[in-house]
Amino acid sequence: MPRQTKAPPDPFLKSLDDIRAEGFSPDNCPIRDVMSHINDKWSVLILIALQDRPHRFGELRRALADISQRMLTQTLKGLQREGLLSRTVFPTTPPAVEYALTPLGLSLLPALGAVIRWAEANQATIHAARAAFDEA
Amino acid sequence: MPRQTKAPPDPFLKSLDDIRAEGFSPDNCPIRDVMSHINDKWSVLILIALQDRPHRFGELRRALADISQRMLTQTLKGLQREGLLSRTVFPTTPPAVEYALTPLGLSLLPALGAVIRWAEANQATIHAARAAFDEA
DNA sequence: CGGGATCCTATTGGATACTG
DNA sequence: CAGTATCCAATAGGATCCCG
Repeated sequence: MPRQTKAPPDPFLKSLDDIRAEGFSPDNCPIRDVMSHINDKWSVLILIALQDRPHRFGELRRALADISQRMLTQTLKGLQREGLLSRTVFPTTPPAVEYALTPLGLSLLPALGAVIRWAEANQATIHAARAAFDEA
Repeated sequence: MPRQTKAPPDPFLKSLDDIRAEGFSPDNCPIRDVMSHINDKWSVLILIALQDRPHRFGELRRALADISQRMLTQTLKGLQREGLLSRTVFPTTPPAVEYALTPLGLSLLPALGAVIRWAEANQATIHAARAAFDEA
C-alpha cells in the first residue's frame, strides 16, 4: 500500500515505511543495530576526545573528568569492537596503551558534529521548552 | 589560537570544528545536556516516524511495531518536554490525540539524517569489525 | 599504568491490569 | 482510543579492591 501522504520538503530521512519496505524489521534495522551501541553515556564523548590525536588511558580519564575507570574500560572495549577505535600497547614498563580513531571512527565525526552543533545552537531553546512544560 | 599538539591544561573536552575553541565542563556540556534526553531506545525512531506527517498514538504504536505502551507514552512525554514535538487533543469520542514535530524537532532531522545515513552505509563494515573482535 | 573482578545501587524498560 | 498504575526483570553504571 503506497504512502498517500506528500513527501517531506527535503528527503532528510527515509520513513519507517520505506525502511520496512527495504526489508528491515525491528530485528534488522540499521539504525537500531548501529546506534544502540554508541547511545550510551560515554561513547560520543570519547570519540570527540580522540578527534585530534590519540590518547592514553589515563589521558582519556582526565579528559572526561568524571568517568569511572570501569566505564572507561568498558566503553573503550565496545568502541573497539565496533571498529571505531584502535588499541595499541607499547611494551614499556609500565606499559603504555594508546587509543586512536580508526578511519571508520573518523568518518563518523562529521555526522556526529552535525548533531552536536544542533545541540549547542538549540540548548537555550530546549531549556525554555523544559521550563514551560514543567510549569504546566 | 593555533592548535597545539599537547593536551589541554584543563579537563575540558574540545568539540568539533566551530565549537572546538569553546571549553565545557561535565556540568555545562551541551552534548550531555541535550543528547542524554534523546539517546534512549525509542526517541530517534519516533522522530523519524513523525517526519512526514503527524501520527496518532495508536498509529505510532503500530509504526514502531515492538514498543510497549508504557515506553511510547513516556518517550512521547519526554520529547514533548524537550520541545521537539507537540501533542494535540481532539475532543471527539473517543478522544483522538495527534503528535507532530515542532519546528525545533524538524530542525533536528537533517543532523540525525547524517548519522543514520552513516549507520546504513557502514553497517556491513561494523558487522565485520564485531566478528573480527569476537574471534580474538 | 592500565586494567580485571566484585559488589552494589539506580535506571530502563517490558508485561499486565485498569480507566475515562 | 489513549492513556495510568503497578510490579518485575534486565541492564547500566559507580565504588572499591586487587594485580602484572
